[in-house]
Amino acid sequence: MSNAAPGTPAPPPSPWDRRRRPRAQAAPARLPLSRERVVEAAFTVLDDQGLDGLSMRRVAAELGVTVSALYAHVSSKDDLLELMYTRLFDGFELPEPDPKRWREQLRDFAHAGRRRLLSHRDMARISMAHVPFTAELLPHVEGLLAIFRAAGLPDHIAAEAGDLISTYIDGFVLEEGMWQDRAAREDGEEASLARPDWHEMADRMRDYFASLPAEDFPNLRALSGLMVSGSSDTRFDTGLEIILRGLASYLPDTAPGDDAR
Amino acid sequence: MSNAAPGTPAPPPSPWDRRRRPRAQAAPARLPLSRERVVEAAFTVLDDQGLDGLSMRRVAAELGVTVSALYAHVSSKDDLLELMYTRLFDGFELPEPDPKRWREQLRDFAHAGRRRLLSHRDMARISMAHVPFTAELLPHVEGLLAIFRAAGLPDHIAAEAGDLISTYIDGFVLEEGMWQDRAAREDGEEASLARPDWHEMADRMRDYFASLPAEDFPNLRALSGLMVSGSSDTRFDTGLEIILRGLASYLPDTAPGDDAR
DNA sequence: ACCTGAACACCGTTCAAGT
DNA sequence: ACCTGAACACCGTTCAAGT
Repeated sequence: MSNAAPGTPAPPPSPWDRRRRPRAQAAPARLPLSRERVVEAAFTVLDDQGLDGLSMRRVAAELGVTVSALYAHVSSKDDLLELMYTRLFDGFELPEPDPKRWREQLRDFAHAGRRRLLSHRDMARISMAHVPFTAELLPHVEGLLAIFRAAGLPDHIAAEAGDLISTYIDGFVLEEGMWQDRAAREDGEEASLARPDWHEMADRMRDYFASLPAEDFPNLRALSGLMVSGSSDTRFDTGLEIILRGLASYLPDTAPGDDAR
Repeated sequence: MSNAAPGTPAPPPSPWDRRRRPRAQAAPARLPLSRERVVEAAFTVLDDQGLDGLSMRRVAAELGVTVSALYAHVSSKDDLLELMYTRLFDGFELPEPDPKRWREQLRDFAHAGRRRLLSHRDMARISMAHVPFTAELLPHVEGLLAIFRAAGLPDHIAAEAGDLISTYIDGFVLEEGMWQDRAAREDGEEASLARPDWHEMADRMRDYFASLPAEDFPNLRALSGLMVSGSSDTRFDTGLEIILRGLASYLPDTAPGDDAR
């Protein structure tokens, strides 16, 4: 379907497809393959085609090389995906715990995490598929635990909180992506060289809820505006705040004026 | 690999493989295909082989039928997966909202949801891949919203809370499954006809954490016992309670003695 | 009406062979 | 040392043909 004749560029199918780089002249110096270059090419394919379109053969094509050549540098497709996952969080640093600012530090963490996940298409799906205890990611877990414990949370809460927040971030971004995909799919390939158009979709969704029978879905109808409109940034913050308040409730001093937001 | 000669049954590879029913005599009355029977067979294959092993061809084989025959009853593999997803929650009812018992009602909801997800292998992965606004699932969303609003939560919180809890449930069960898979994979196919052995894995995990350098991972080491041991039931409840307390913090009356648990 | 057989356009992975 | 070519054992989906 996307296998048009060479030299027939298709319109960009996704917001990640920032000007499809020309296939042929992509490898100018014929520099040798490497783990790093394979991962790089995989990200390019991911952004172009999405996770379902990410195949070893396409990565090889992106590099102007045979499929089997890849297996000298990555041991399997799963290995490649794990490489991408850990590379996504390269240089992701957690701050020294500051007990007075633990909420703010967690908000920063969540925002930075979401930003990274949003930086490549379907990245949340890849992230969800990996338990975060690979060696490279352990410092992040450690950093989160440090913040929780410095804040004064009981150990059994601290032990659970990292997973809770990380799952929230992954899950939220995953859903964001699903909405975009669904919008893109419904538009067909027709006139939609416009990116998924993040606003028109919210309207369609609201219309959908509004069309439901009032006697069966009174609450869904009443909240349709809130559930779908509002920037997803503020929706993300709302959910995050619920979690942070829940954590705060386990603090010895239930600081009264500390109402957040 | 699992294509042994007919009549050479392999040892059960998963806890779901409760006594692999014999292939040949499976279709006694030669009753005609139907949407329902296709979904049924798909669940069998899922439990045997996991989501990665769930192919249209295997579903067809399970039914003693050609692949192409399936397409008269389901329009695609995605269609089949969505059918499985909605069927999983068949008969899932939400109670009439009782403002005094909203926490308990949500705990029941979460437990019932987790139980359903655990009833078939990799079901959380399938659930995660579906945004819960398919027509069949809308009553659940409505029922959740009803509970939140009856409890007195502000609308913008109620609108977010359903997603938050559902994502938590999916994410938690997803991770449970990943630990089991990892344990099963590390055991190789060797002597492990014993099911993943949910306890030995916790030990291995704790050993892993304990082996980390103490100066770099003091908190991870200190909490290793809590992060991995303890039944996953109580870990599930802990995370859930954090969310419920967060929600409760938005109630007008911050009921003082209402400390839950 | 319901299913089969064969084909098409893909997959991930392996491995002997080339340079 | 690094890559190619060909093969193997799979995929999802379509469609003419059989009964």
